[in-house]
Amino acid sequence: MTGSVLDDRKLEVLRAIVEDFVSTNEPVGSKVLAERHGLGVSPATVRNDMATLEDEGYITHPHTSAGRIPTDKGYRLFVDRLSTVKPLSSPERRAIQSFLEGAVDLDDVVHRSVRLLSQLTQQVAVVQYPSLSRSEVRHLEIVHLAPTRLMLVLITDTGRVEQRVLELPAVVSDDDVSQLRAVFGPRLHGRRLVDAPGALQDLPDAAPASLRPVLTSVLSVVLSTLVERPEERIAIGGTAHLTRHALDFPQTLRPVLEALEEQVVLLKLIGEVNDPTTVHVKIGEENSVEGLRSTSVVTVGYGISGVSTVGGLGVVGPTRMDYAGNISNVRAVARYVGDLLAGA
Amino acid sequence: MTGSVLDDRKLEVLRAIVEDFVSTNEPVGSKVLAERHGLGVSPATVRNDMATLEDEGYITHPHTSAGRIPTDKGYRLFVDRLSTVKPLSSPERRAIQSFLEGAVDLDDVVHRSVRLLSQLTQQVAVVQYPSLSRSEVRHLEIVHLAPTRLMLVLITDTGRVEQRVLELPAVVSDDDVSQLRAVFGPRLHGRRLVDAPGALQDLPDAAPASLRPVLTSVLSVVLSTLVERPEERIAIGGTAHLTRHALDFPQTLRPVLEALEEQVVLLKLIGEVNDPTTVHVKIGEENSVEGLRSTSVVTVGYGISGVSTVGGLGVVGPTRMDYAGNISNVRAVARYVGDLLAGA
DNA sequence: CTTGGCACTCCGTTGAGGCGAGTGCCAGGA
DNA sequence: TCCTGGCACTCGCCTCAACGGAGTGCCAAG
Repeated sequence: MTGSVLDDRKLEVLRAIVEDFVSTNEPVGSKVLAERHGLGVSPATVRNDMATLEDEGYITHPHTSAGRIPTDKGYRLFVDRLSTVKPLSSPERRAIQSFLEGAVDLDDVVHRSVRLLSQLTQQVAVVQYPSLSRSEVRHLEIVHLAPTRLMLVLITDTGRVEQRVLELPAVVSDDDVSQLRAVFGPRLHGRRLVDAPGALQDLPDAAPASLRPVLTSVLSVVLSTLVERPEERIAIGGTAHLTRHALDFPQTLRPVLEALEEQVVLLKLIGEVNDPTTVHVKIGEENSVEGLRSTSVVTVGYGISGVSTVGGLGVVGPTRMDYAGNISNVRAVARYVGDLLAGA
Repeated sequence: MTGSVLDDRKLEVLRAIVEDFVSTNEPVGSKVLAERHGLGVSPATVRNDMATLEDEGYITHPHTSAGRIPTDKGYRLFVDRLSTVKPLSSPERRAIQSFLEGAVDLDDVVHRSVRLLSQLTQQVAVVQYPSLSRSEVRHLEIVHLAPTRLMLVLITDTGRVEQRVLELPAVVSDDDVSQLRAVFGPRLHGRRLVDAPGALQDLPDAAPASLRPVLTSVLSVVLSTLVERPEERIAIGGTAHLTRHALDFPQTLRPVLEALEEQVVLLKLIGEVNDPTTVHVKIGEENSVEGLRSTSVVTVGYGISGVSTVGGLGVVGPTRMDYAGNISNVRAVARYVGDLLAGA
């Protein structure tokens, strides 16, 4: 249907409108459009096309005598069919590489990524830590802090380190703790946390009776706080960039900032990503989060060598954003982060 | 000198100006001042006092025919001599307690504190993680990840867990690693990290020759990345509150947001705190950080039962803030956090 | 289907005028 | 010496009207 109404030139007009508006932040009129974009037709013709585009809901105008601006639907069409992949410039590549390679631990990787991404895109950047449950266990250390107190330290192949302190019902000896280590270690090592329940199922039966109470305590902590309710973490940065686009936000950026402060919201944002190879773009009203209805969100999953997704990252900015550029940058950073974690 | 010029009533006028301006955000004139604050004198008298206060630099007016607003110097005097301690309301006390008591680990404590503080004060809240170097070592775990790769996991009494992966020049056995543990453990346990160099000084000599290469590697990592360059971490929240006070900021809140994104800046802010019992207030131009010249910063150190300071926390807001309230809240939260960490 | 022409709409700016809040100063009174 | 009422003055803010300009929609001709 749209195919019949929107011929090639009309699409070209839409593209020109989007590109112009993104770069100038001013409603674009028929005259400059016809002149600057080599469409080879007169302003009047462009006006006719614009009328059609407006009828179809791809563009609108703020007031009668202003130029046109894209609607969310217009941006959507642009992103899906009109924007061409923008290869990264070599300075950008180098920036990514040199920025990330100095990282010393996971926190560092994440924070550097956030910073990098927000600098490259000039937008707010969001990076999820590798999901605990989808990571593989590299080591589970059990530390004997006090007679009745243990600390579990879980280390994953993605570099996450998670600790839990637990109070025991009775005193345990160092020997008991050693045995615990011997029991848990081999069963968890190399397993993904989501698969842990199965691997640990037979534990209470297999262990000596004396160990059973403490083992049960530890087991329940592992299962309840690490497997069932794994702590998802997220880092965010570049919120100052929002003020640069202050004009793009209806009234204030308050709701946007508020939304961005909610871990839950951010996780939702990023969690909707499944496929590590595809970049997802949510435009304006498409966003399920109330406060972000005036923004667009570009996200992608990242994973070890592109096989499995362990986390996600992306940027948040005004709908009037450089989609092509942001998509490229987000994808590139995700790939580097994945590689980095794989090598760690 | 100021004592001679500023008699009690003038101080009272200043206090009234500050309180009125803080609550209404409008320059306050002599008329409403005389009426609403029970000064017992006429507007004309108040005007004379205001003229003096202005000569002395405590207040100013935006334009000729506007009311007066306090200057940084005026706020300073207010904070130092005029504001009365505002005891927390019992709902506030309860809020603090219930908000913090559910915390399960250090990250949780810090994040909850940030959130709590920003909600209580309606300002941007900043909370420093307990400083690594000023915490006591509770445990140093050495994990044998691979033949030539170790992970050090340092656990402090304040709940911080720091890990470092290190690559060894040669293969080590599990036995070697056990020995390492036995060597490091007792020397570090209960010591503050700043005192570590002394405690570890004799290590290379005391250890068996076979262990020496790996021991040196581990030692250098401990000393260089944990003791000399300890990672300071900081959490921040409530930036959305800045938009509420948008009018208070000269042009945009850009520079403020930018400053707040700089870890270094925040650390500087909070690091200037020494005394865990005194709340520090930096007003406007007093701030050494460029971008925060239009804000006031209220900080305090927190520590285990008030003895030693292990970190700091505070709020950042417009100079036009409720100093008394913020000071109370900051102090209260710091005390609770300190207690919480002591009990952990 | 495209194009030039043309009337029309409506936003944003600009400048004048009036209003009002607040001041500074002064002269009189306690 | 300090306080007070009175009064002229300043100056920012609001409103309103006029203007210019950008851009549109429509129409008739090519």
